[in-house]
Amino acid sequence: MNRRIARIAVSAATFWIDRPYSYIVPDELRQSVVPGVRVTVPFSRGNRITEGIVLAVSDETAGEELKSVDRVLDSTPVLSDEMIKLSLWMRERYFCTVYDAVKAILPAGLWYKLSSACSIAGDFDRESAYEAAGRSERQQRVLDAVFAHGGSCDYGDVVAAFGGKDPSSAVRALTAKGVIVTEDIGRRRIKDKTTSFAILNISAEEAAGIASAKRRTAPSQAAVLEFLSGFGGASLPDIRYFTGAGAATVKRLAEDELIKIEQVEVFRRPDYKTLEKCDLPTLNEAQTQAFDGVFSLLQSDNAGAALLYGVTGSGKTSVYVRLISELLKLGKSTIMLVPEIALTPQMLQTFSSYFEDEIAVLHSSLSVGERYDEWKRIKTGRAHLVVGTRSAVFAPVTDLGMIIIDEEQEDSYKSENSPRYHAREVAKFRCAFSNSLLLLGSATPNIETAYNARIGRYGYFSLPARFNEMGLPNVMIADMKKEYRSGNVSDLSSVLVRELAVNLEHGEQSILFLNRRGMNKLISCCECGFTYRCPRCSVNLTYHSANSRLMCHYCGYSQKVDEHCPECGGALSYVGAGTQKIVEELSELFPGTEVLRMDADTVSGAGSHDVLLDRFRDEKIPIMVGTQMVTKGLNFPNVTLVGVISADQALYCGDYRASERTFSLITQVIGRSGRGDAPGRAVIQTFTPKNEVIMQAAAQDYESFYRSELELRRLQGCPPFADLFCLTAVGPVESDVLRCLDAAKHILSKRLCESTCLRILGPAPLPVVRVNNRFRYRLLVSGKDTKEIRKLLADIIIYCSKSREFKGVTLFGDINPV
DNA sequence: AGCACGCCGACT
DNA sequence: GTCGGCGTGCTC
Repeated sequence: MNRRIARIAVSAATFWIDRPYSYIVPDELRQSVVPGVRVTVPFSRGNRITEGIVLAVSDETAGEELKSVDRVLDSTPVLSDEMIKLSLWMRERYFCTVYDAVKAILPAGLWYKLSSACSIAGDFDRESAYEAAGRSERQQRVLDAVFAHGGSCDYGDVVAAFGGKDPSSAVRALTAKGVIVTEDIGRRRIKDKTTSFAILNISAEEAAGIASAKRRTAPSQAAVLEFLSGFGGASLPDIRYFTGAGAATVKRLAEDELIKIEQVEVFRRPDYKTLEKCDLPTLNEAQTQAFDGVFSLLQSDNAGAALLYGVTGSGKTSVYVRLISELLKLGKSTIMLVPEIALTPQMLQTFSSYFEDEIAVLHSSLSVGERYDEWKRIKTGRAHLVVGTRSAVFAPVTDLGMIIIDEEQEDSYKSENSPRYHAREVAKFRCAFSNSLLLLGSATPNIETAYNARIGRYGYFSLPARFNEMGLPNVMIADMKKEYRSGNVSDLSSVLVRELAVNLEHGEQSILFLNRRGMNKLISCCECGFTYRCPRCSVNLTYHSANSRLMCHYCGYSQKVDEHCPECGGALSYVGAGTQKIVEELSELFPGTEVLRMDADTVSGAGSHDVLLDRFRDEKIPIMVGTQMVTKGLNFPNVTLVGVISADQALYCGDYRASERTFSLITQVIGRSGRGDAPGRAVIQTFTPKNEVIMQAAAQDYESFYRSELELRRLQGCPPFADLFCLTAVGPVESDVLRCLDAAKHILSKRLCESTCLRILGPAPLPVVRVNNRFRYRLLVSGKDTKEIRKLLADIIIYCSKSREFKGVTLFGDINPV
């Protein structure tokens, strides 16, 4: 007897039991169970209904007993063959389950919410139900909950009524008695949006004829018919808008069978500023050379990857535009990734002026519906250019030709939650699969990328830096240690203050950059130095002006501020860390001068970022103080001075990529200065003026930075010479967490002794050891990324998760963490 | 992780 | 005796 078997990855599986499970495909589902569709299947001893995705189907002659597929959730595959392979690859590389990967790949609008509904069986009334429950308190409580919701409710409501206790055994008992029935339902939050569309049921000529006949008797009907005879069809809102006809008119025409009303799918489109369609940009000599080089790679059988090296303003975008346009002519699609869409609205505008409706935009501030609809436009081949952030790398384009990653060194391309994928790696996989080109653009490439370009593994093209024509900004380094010794305890060096004064006098603008993230205020006691600590995490609480409470960044704990110090009763003061403190210092130094602050506090909603920047430009506000966000892709001709308040901040945090990040950041900041015709100046404040990275960044010397950093990486066994694997253990008992990592280290060192290139560091605490009363430590393993080492790490994660010795400790794996 | 099965104490 | 508590082991 032949039977059809589906291999299915289920969502209920955890990492250590995640494998393709075989299910029988019932005959009536043979047509619909194909690779890439989602299904529901019974799983585990309780046959709990769980979601899964079909990886493959095959026919077998009998065999062991298997369960059957329950229902099919998709009418067409949501994952292509390529994406199925990608999710399997992600499981292996990022230590996640296949279904975790699938969830990262698919837009949230497509996810199903599975739940079971509990209702009282038809042949039971209130009295007989309670009678059947007998004396069991738990069963009575289940009935209480179900009846409280009118005889039928979600299983979740029952759980809620039990206040944390597990009601499953009571529910089962009642189900066995036939008192209640449970039904599994899958619901999608997002529906396909449709609109009513009217088309002529008769020829255009006929319609025009009837229209003129009806002009007297039924002018609205005539108007609609005339309108439709010109266009053939239109949506009802459009008809109403252009003819003024009401719903009754349309209904009447439909009843007379002069027109037909159909439901057609419409797409929720994100709105962004668009410009008129315009001609493609003309390329200068260097751009043409880069374009030709990349394009010849695109046409070769083995496209691979290429680096386009060029500072901001050197015209990388024009090269991208021409390449995309050539690919469109060949019927091929492009995915273009940017670090943060909100910071590059002008790039979207530019692209829309060239490619109009061919563009789909994907980023996190879209609504779930918009995201889902853009995804559908891409999948159905309506859009061939995708512009988006990290997750857009999963866009289901038809016939992929190229993936561009702009500013490829940015950390935002690495996902911070599981699966912790890096968009560059995923892009590399996709390009290799479809033989398309991965184009990486940057002014300060990631060391690995630069290395690959130098050794010829990647194509390498460069655009000359703009300072060939403009002159390098005049960079001054302020020694903050010296300032401190000579009595200046403020955040602003004398050099910076002097230069600011010069700019104010000349009516030119300045930008001050603070290299720090959390921009919130600390509260401390003036007398005893007391600060508020989070009771669950090893961090201080910070004051949030939005809700005027003390908050913890890590676990969300909040409390109100006391009037006096809870320790000694002394006065409490706000330590205005960050931008606000700088603003205060500036207003003391330059009274009456307007200062614009840009940080997490002042930039909250979508768009407020734009508003601030527009104000800065249009109102010519003399000084802007901001965090990371001021560094990205801005262009203000009147800015002739930039200051880096604390260049060291990112440098000494123990991360192997700290230098790289600092170099990139300083380079970008300096690039903000002097983009008009006035030459720029930059002041870099540091406590370590002799630091090589800072000097190299000040000189805008990527070449020598690359050489020294590469040497360091070679010595430390870091990328590109080896990969860093990270095992993070989290748990409520500190000693258990450490014991678990010690065991992991022991296994590793025993199993890895033969491969000499490996080093194990740790266990070491994470920068914040305790979060939500759970301790976090990690082990770093440096070694060449091979199947064997990944297998070994996966085995260790599985071993520690299963072993009751480390109960309560969770182990996570990550590769090249940021 | 869930969830069922199994074995043991408390109460009718 | 049965109900429900918690420990153990498996998931096509």
